Amino acid sequence: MELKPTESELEILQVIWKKGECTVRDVHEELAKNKESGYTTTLKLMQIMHEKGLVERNTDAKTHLYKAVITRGEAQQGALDKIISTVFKGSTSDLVIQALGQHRASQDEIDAIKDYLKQFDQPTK
Amino acid sequence: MELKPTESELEILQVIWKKGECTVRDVHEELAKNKESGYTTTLKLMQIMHEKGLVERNTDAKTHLYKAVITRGEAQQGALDKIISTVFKGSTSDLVIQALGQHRASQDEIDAIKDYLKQFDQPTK
DNA sequence: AAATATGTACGATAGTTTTCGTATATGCAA
DNA sequence: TTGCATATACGAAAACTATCGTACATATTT
Repeated sequence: MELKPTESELEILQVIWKKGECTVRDVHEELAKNKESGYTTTLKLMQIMHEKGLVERNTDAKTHLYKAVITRGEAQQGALDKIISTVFKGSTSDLVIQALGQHRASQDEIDAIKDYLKQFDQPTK
Repeated sequence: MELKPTESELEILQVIWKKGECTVRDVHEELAKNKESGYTTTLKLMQIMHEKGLVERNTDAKTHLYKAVITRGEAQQGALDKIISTVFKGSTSDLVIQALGQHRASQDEIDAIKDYLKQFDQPTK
């Protein structure tokens, strides 16, 4: 039951997370902005995602409505777990520092992180 | 020319990054500690990695010596770029906070990150 | 020298993912 | 009602990944 989405499935999940409940056409048109592929390809992928339990769908109407079963947070966690173990030698701080170094976080982002870190301050301070 | 390593290729790269220049046997014995698979499987994968340009090799001697073409840092960056764009909506701080929240960084790791962040402090403070 | 160990090369297979063509049903407009 | 647009279902091909068997060359040991 612990299934991680493939690359293409993640692209589809992104659209669903952003828009909420979606038809196949909704998803396909969004994807078509960035890549070339047929409508039935998207349809088939979403059907497979349904078989895998990654999405639910409402088939009351002729045009089915899909929504995500796994949350973005779960997918984020899975993606992090994987790369921390495969390329960051298990070190979370290596990942954080690399992320901050190369991705040029904005000042707002850095402030958000600093705020977050405050909770780890020693109460004795 | 922008090729990202597969899962198995990353396992092999990890060994090479750790040990430096490696023979197929070096890599295979390291992998064998954690997983079961044949020697020729590792050999084949490393040959494919050579075709892809992920590793270089010295074939002067009978036993070839392989070394990584991409650095660990480049692989880390590639992995980060990918998940930041696919599951973190492009937000580095979302990634950092999620990483710190769920992975329970140790106090040392948190201190390392705080030190790192100091460089972003306003000089006017 | 013969047997054994160790190395590369490479084809074949199985599994997974991605892609699409075609069949078929249904709503809608002329 | 006839025809077109749009929908799902599904089989099958293409591409990629991972695994291994086998062939063959070259050292090393007895």
